[in-house]
Amino acid sequence: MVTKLTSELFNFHEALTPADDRLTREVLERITARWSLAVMRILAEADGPLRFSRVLERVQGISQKALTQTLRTLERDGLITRTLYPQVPPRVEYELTTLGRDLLVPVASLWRWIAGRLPDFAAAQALRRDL
Amino acid sequence: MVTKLTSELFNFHEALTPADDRLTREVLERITARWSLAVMRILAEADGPLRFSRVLERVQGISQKALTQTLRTLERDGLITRTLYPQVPPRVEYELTTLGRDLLVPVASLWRWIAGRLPDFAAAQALRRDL
DNA sequence: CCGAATCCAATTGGATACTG
DNA sequence: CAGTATCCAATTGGATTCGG
Repeated sequence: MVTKLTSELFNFHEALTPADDRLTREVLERITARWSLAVMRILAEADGPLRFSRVLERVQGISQKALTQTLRTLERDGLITRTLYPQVPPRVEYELTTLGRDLLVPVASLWRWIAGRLPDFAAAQALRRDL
Repeated sequence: MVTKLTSELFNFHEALTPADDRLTREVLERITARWSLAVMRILAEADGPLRFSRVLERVQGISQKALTQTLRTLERDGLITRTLYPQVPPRVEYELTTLGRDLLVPVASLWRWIAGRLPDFAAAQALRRDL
């Protein structure tokens, strides 16, 4: 019965307060924002702290401004840490937190699911190229 | 070994062509855009076709313009269908496709995961309210 | 080296008015 | 009813410059 399946999917949602619901949505949006996942993937693959300029090099296409903004947001959400070494010139290192690493598991699942259904998405778009 | 775990998460990614990689990212972004999930949830819960105005009523806070745009995008991606009944006044009905319903499964998992770790996110934000 | 500040172009979003 | 069109305010994003 499709009805029950789809509505049960979001049952957990009703247990949330409006404030919690909003926070959940906000986190979901920030996680999936333009550069968040790309930056988190670089940090995950690095398996250790990375300097600002290393991240900038490895995230292809990102601007300095966008990287700064992305790192700030990820830090606010507790997904990465920022460590400043007050030297001259200064050194700043970023690293995934446990929360950040844990998050990549369900995110990768969704990503993988989309990649697996790519023919469906490509076909849908091809059919409606005139819209 | 954390290294292997995190890097394996995205192994599938390397099998994608650059074009497929881009399409995957695009779909992921559109799915998680401001109103997409809210609209899909309404359609999922309706368990049947819904008229434009019914969706507009039930998605709290959405503007008519934003709803139109969201529905168009979901249709292009093959996640919903749009059926026009050329009456006067016209009637238009929207409904989830199988692809759309399937998608809600991994999406709900991610959503649920975030909701489950909400204390972590709230704590992180509280600590850094000064940033 | 890291990033804040500034300037400017482009995109987005709401509100309103109008049409088949 | 279900949009499209238009106007306008606000946000976003790149490029560049400057500073600790």
